[in-house]
Amino acid sequence: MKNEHNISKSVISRLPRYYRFLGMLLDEGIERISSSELSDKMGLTASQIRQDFNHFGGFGQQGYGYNVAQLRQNIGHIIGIDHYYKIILVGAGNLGRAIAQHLDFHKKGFELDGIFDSDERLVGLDINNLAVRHFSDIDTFCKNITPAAAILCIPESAGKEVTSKLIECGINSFWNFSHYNINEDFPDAIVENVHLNDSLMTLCYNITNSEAAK
Amino acid sequence: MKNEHNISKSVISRLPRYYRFLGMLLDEGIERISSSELSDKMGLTASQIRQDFNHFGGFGQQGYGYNVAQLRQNIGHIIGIDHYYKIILVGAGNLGRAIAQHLDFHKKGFELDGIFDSDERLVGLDINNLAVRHFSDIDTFCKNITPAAAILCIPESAGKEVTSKLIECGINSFWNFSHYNINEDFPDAIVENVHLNDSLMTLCYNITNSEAAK
DNA sequence: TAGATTGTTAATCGATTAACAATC
DNA sequence: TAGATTGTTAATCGATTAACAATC
Repeated sequence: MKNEHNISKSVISRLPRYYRFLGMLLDEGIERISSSELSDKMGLTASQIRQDFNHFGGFGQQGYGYNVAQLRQNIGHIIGIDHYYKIILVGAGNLGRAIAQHLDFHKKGFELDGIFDSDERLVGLDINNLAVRHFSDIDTFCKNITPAAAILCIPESAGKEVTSKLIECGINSFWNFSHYNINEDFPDAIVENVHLNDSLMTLCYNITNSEAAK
Repeated sequence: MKNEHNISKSVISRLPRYYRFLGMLLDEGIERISSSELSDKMGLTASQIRQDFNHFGGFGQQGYGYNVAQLRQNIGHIIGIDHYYKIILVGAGNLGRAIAQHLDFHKKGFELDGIFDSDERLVGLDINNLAVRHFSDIDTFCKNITPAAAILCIPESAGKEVTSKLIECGINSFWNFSHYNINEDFPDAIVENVHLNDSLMTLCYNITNSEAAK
């Protein structure tokens, strides 16, 4: 397998989807698939699929196609699904709690190890068998555990202070649900943003625009 | 203002961000801004900003720049922020409840009018002053209210049945948190997907890849 | 009027699609 | 060997960036 870097964001963003579809095919007992069959199912072009996979080296065989199980494993390995990176949640409000409860971290390459909040009233609360800790305990916690990543479900106003503290503790990767722009202050941090507000407004645009088109 | 259609997805996805930044500038009491000042703040190029705005017609003035309040209002209007589309939530699990409580729908162009679930035990539960209704009441409800959109916080397996029912009730726009591919079955539906699982796996890829680069 | 900055056209860059030779 | 389908190169398409004339 090639160990290429500089893979474009567009390609990377398709990897989880490939992984998911291949899992479904596997569940259906399908052993092999061609790029054109897969393209039909996923709504992509066969060309794009072959291009995407070849960024990481050849996973297929001419005249045969791709072995579903093998391909899925390869993509999983590229993503790093088997690392189970230690991750903590910072901000145990509505959204934070739901994220902790709703997602199957173990299947997505992570292990949720701690939940923090700065609201005394939430400290001790049990979420998925993890007791909420006060954010002031973060130093002590990180000396023992050293998480790789943090989920930020905090208000934008707390963004800089909290992130700065976490980076100090050795955490460099962030799943960011706030509007705080991490990379502006910390250009080296690895950041995946989820901007729900923007997403909702995009839906609004599309409704407005489709009505205007009538 | 031009009433252009066929605006590219890339441009549309930047509109909420423009709107947000302009709101911040307004709060800071800034009256006018040039494309190059705005590009500095937002991490875009001045060229892109001018191109983006000009898809919708000229909002600026040569030699002056853009009036912040005016520009913000124009973009808000393009998005349709002032429509307050009626929206319902389907699926009152952890994630659904958090979405209902966490977001300020009114500021994003919507009004949350109903919450539905098919789990009897959740019926009657109060979330943000809305009592959860059983999904079997959806017909009756929609005859009175006619929502424009639905938030889907349901398992993928329920996707087709639920969506089909909602479309039957006249709902054509979806904020979709499930992995169910709405447009495959209903190509005309307006869909905004939020795939948290894929987002988390993308973070995983970026961590794995940055480590490999060391 | 001179300076600033837009609106818009042209150039560049990157991603997607098409084509086909290599090969299982 | 013949058929199928990949891996890969070339063509196309679209989005971003640069340049500059228009104009406030």
